[in-house]
This record gives sequence, C-alpha cells and structure tokens, in this order.
Amino acid sequence: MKITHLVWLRNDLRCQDNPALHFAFLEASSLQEGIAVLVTPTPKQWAKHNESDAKTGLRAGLINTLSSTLAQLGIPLHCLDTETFETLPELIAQFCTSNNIKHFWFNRDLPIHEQQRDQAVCETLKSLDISCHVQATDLIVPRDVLSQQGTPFKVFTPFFNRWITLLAEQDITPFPAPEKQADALTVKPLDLPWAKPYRDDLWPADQDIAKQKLWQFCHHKERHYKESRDYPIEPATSTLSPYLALGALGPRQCLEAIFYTCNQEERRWQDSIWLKELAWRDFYRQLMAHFPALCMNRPFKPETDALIWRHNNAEFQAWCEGKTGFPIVDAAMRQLNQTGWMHNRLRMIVASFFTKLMFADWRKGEAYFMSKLIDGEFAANNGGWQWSASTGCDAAPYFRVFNPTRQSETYDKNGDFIRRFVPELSKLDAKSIHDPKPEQRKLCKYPAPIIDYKPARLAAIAAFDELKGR
DNA sequence: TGGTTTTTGAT
DNA sequence: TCAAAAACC
Repeated sequence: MKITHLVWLRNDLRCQDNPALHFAFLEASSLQEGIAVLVTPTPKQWAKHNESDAKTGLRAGLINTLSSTLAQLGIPLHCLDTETFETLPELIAQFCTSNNIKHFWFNRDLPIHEQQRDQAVCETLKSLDISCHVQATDLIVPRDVLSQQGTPFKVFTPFFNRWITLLAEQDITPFPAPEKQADALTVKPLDLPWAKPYRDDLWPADQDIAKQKLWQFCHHKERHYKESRDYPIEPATSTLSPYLALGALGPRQCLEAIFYTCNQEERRWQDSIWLKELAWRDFYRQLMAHFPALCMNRPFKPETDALIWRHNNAEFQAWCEGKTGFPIVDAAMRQLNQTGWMHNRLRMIVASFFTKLMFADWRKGEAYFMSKLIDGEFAANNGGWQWSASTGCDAAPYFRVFNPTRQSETYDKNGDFIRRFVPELSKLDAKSIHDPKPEQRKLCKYPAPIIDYKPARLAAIAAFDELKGR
C-alpha cells in the first residue's frame, strides 16, 4: 500500500474525532492508498509564545502515546524537528517530495501566526502540485457564529443563544478513529529533546485516560457543576483543560458525553453549565479569529490603551511567587507554580488583584500565566485577562473590583484551600486565615499585604473614570 | 462571574 | 434598628 496522504497534527493530538485524520483516511482508503501523520515541534516558536514547560512536557508525552496508538493501526507518525514556523514550508515540502506525498491534510488553526504559517505551507506545497485539504477548526461549532447583521458577536450571551441554535441543528456525532490500514508497526519512543518534566501524576500523557476522565466527570460531577464549581477546594471542575488545549480530547467528544449524561439523567443539555464553559472556549477563539488585533498585543477596547499601568517590580515578583500577603491570592499563585494549573475562580481573583489593585499591565499577567499554565491557550487566556482588566469584549465593568478577602471568605469559607498551598498559615482558624492580624502574620512568618485595598480600588476606578472624560 | 454606600421599608 | 434592595462606582 502506497502512502500518499499526510496528516499534519498540531494542537489536535488525537485519533478520535479528528476531522483531518478522519477525512484523510476515508479519502486514502477509497483510493486504496494509505495515510501517515506528521508532527513538527517548533520549540523556539513555543518559547516566543511563552509556552510553559508543563504544556511542552504534556505535549511530548501525548505525541509518543499517539505514535503508539497510530502504530497499532499501521499508520506511521513522523516527527520533523525544527525551531520556528519560518522553516516549516521548506521542511515539509522536502518531506513530501522525498516520500511521494500527494495530499496534505490539517485542521484549521485560528491564531494569526498559525494562520500565516499554514498559508505559507499550503502555498509551497501547491507549487509542488501537492493538494492541501484544510478541515474544520477544533471548536464545538466550527462555523462562524454571527448575528443577524452578519457581524461577529461582541457579547457572550447573544453569542451563546445563537451558538446553541446552531448546535441543535448540526450533526454532533464525533468522527471515528481511522481503521487499521496495515499491520501494526513497531515503534520506539521518539527522541524529543525539548520535552520538559511536568506533573504527569495529575495529567497522564494518554488520550485514553483523558477520555476516561471526561466520562467519569460527566457521570459523577457534571450535574453538580453549577453549585460546586466556584469552590477551589472541591474536586468539582473537570480539569480537562490541558487535554483540550493540546487536542488530546476534542470539544465534540465532550459534547457527546454531555448529551449522553443529560439524556440518562433526564436533564436538558442546553442547561448544562459545563457546556456553557465550552461555549466560552468557542467564543474567545472565534473572537480572536475575527479581531486579529487581539493577537498583536492590543486590547479589544482601544481607548484602554491610554491607561497608564503602574509597573512595580517588587509587587510583580510578590504576585508571581505567591507572597502578596493576601492568603487566597498567594494560595492560588502557588497552585499555579506547583501544578501548572489554577482553579477558574482563583484565576479571576488573582487577575482582578493584578489588574485592578496592583494596576499592573494585564499583558504582563497574561504572559506570566502562559509561561506557567499547562492548559495555556492564547484565546482563552487573553480573553480572560482582558475580561478581568475591563479592556476586553464583554468584559467586567471597570468598577468591578474583586475584594480578595471577601472572595476568600465566600469561596474558601473554612480556609482549607489556603491551608493546602500556604502551609505557614495552616494553624490559623477559619475566621482569621483570610486576613491574618499583624501579630499572626509575624508568628507565621507570613508577609504583610503589599496593597492597601481601599485606596487601591478607588485609584483603579478613578483611572478608568478619567479615561471616560478624555 | 462585584463591592460599597445609600435608600427603603418592615419592625 | 436592621436587613434587603437599589443606586452608584
């Protein structure tokens, strides 16, 4: 069997529900031909994009697992190492020519640099008479979700309503994995020198385990998600984001699990709050595709570029290291630093603290998150930071400033989450742990607050007020 | 997906 | 007097 079709995988490292892989296989087998898979690590490019060691580590593991899975199906996985996107067209072209590849497949990527990369690759290949087949992007609703005026939505709720309508109309069956095309291949682990260690005890690099985690979540926790998701001590959220970010799990596989579970439990899938979170993922990705300025360091609301952010390096360092003297903020940042992941409620708390109380440039916070997050993904991360900073589309109103202590009392009532990540405070009682007295701080060797909350809040609001008057 | 201050309305 | 609602940032 001649291998003439090549499927290029990037952030869609899975066999199941993978449009490019599925359609390439169908097409190839109808011609009695075979497919191969290509991955092209670009560590230098990832570094430019601030990709974290954790995400890189998980990616390496997933590539290896995928390689074994594909080998069972007789599908070879090739890995072409390079440094940046610039060298890819030439490298891929060479590979295709010397391996007699005639058809090239991939799933559309939305960030601007990635789009430019893909376009350059396609142009080079087309000049060599290799056909390029660009498949649906990795969203639940891959079509443009547009308002009646044909414009992209700038507010989430109307987007969501339209999104739900389109979703109800579309076929939601995930694409099956390719079938066995040849005898199983023997593979040895790939040499991936850029791989970094990460918390593989929390996120095993295995697509099947990701899928198991998905179904367990839907079976046991999805129905309680609405009430319990805001409490970081509860194991209530899916923690599937690292897998979604690298495409070890596809969003439509999540949808399938939601449909099944809601059906079983006689609930309406439209009411699933977890589904709504997945809609946010689609929303921010589509937004990024419609507004390329977002990929170029620009705020969604241009007028907010006139804000003069404070830049206090000592405060920035304290925030990064989890030494702000606000227990809930510090617990959250230490969770991020230690595990590569942070609970969503805490992401809002630390981002509000950073952008409003420290009044630091949201782009610096965004970059730090990317450099640590195992699930770091441009659109959602940028969207979240701009939401917090009130510079974004459908963002928090500028006067919405989280009071870290109130948030802590509400969402970590007993202080157990703080105790887990700020052990020096573990002896304090549930009342004082949210804002220890000066004597207690001294005793616990815990820093004094780096910010005076009340005036900081007023200053942030005043800065935005001034913007209006200009 | 907030927080604080002011007003209201039931005692 | 106080808690809930509303108004405001």
